[in-house]
Amino acid sequence: MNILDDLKWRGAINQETDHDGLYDLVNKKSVGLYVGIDPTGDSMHIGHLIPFMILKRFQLAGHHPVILIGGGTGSIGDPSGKKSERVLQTMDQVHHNQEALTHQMEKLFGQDGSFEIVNNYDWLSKMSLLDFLRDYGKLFNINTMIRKEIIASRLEAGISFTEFTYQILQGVDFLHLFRYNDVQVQLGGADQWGNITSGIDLIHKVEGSDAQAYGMTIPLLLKADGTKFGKSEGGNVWLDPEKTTPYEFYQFWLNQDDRDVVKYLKYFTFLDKTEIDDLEKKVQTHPEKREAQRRLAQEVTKFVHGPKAVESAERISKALFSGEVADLTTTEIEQGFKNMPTVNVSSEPLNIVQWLVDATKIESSRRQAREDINNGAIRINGAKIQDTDFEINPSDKFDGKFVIVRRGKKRYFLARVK
RNA sequence: GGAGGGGUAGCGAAGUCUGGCUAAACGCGGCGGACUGUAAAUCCGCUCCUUCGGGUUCGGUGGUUCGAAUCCACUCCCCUCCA
Repeated sequence: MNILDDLKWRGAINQETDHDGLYDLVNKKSVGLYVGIDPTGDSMHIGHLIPFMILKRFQLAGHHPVILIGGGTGSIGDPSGKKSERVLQTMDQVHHNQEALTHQMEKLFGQDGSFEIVNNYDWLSKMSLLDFLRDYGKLFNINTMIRKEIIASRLEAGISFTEFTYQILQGVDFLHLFRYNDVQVQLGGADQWGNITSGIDLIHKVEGSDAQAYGMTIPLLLKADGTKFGKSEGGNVWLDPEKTTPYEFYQFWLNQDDRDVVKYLKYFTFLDKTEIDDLEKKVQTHPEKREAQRRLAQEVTKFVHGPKAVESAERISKALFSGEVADLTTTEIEQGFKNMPTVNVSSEPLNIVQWLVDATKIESSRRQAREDINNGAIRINGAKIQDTDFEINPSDKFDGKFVIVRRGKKRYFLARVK
């Protein structure tokens, strides 16, 4: 299937500047395409991932991706999607962030040299103010700029000249990549439409109206309940395994709503139509098996963190949800419990009630601790404890490092033995 | 400064006139359990502490009384209206 037909089937096309022109171009040759990301943080989250997944599809279809890290634009701030002025980051922050993002991109796009990573700081920082005004400012019409949705929506509340200028810088980027990196297409989220067209207009003015430059945006992704995609209970879902562990990442995908899962399979996996259609049928006939969610979790986790992470995430999931945690390795415990409540305890054996209340503060009172124990709601290292006289020995499992406490069906606590 | 209303458990809210039967109704939230698809809904139990003898609570302090969330005095805070 043609890459654009495939994207259309996936529901991944929002707007294109010239559908037929783009179609011809992509069919004719290997095309250079770019997506930009500003280093506003030191990790992508899954919302950022969307346009890069599309870029990756082009890469797999034999085209040439260029990833632009906005070291220059990131020091200015894109007004897109913001209700108010951004706080400027220090150049140190920008520098740190761009290195971290570069590293993440290399993991996603491979090391085989079939793609490039560029940084717009390299050309934007060299430009003088007078060059900027004479070479580019002259080509941008204020009236056109103000009419762009992003700007128009900010006029009421106010916008600085700095952010207002952002679209020119992004236009300059596209022109630069068009000239020196053989890039003809820019991809981005729906909010990037205005910035993308700025670049195309600039290219047409400078390189002639027959210059072959195109833009395409990807629809804003919403959940079936109308809320924003990409947040979990703990906030953003990050690609950085330090911020969101592969286990948590896997769980995020596994827990998607039946109504959303097919859409996500189309967006976030490289499974083909046959496989996805098959999974869609399974959602309808056997939703309780959640095969689609499981496949989604496996595929996306594999893409971002690798096949070993999937295996490990599944082992942790199985252990945590069955309650049979005794066989987990200490590294898996570290990962699975990263964001669960953790306390430090001594290795001294102690009565279970005292331990739960005094040593770990897991229970708020002795009365409550006894009630939970009598109800069979307390498990220590996977074993149900129903005797309030039980003596716990914190160092008798997991190399003497951890005690896993489970209260009720799914609340876990981790005690680190000191 | 004057007139009124109010401060009760995590939150909301009864109880105050007619003192004891009130560790304090009820709702929400929270926590357990059943059911289930690691979903939604529903149902059941628990929800001040305790060495289970009892102990400490109703803005604060002091009083009346055998006994006070409930009556009295003073005091702090909040709201409404008047100036």
